[in-house]
Amino acid sequence: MQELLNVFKALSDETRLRILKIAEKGEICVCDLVSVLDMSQPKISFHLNTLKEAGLLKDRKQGKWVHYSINDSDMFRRFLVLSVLEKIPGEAVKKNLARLRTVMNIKNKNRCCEK
Amino acid sequence: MQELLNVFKALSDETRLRILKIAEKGEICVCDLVSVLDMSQPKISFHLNTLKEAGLLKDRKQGKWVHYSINDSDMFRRFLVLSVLEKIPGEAVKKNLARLRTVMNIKNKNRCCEK
DNA sequence: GTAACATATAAACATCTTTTGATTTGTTTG
DNA sequence: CAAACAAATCAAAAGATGTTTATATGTTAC
Repeated sequence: MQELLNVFKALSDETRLRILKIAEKGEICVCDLVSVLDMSQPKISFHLNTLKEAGLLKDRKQGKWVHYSINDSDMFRRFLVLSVLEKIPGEAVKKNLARLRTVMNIKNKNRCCEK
Repeated sequence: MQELLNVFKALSDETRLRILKIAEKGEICVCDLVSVLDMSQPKISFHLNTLKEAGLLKDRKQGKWVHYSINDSDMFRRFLVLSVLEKIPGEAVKKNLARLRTVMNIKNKNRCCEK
């Protein structure tokens, strides 16, 4: 039962829904998330860990960086996340997604997790 | 976004999942829930209100009693609840469901919400 | 009307979760 | 190896949620 509760707890936070919405667009590293969401790094790390513990995100370490992405190994979670993200009003995450596009386009300077 | 968050917050509590599991079997009044879950009445009322506010339960007043049941007017919530209840390990709610059967069978004495 | 009952609400308290600021760990680069 | 950086962790503070005890509200039965 606790495992199921952890999934819902993970989904009951606005910041975490934003993270999922961003991760839906593709794998993202912590430093980019900090920049896209404009929140402190420990705060982002805390929420990423919560999502990971709930089995909703998975991580991939590469050098200094850690990349997070939607964990699609479990059908129930995958489906939940899909239907949840569908339900988030576009207006609510508009700015985050715009910022994501901007950050992704800066391939040269200012860009973290890019060799 | 808040409305969506409230649905997940409502689903992130063990007592509330138990209540939903019981309500799946049919409409139930507060006094019976208190007896089935063996918890204080204000505690049950608190959780019922949380579920109602999240749009997962609806209530029906009848005389002294208030009967709660799954609110199936919204597809997203209905589907969520269905798949969630499916996921709860039977072992976890076995005793509650047994107690529910007992309580439902006592139609004569000790039974509240029965004229 | 008053007594008995079912439920809701409120205030005080306990517990859990999130945020912050400081620090640590681990990796890369020169 | 030292400096620079990314991310995680930690302890303390702040905030939110759940629980308890006592009380209020509304209904029924006498």
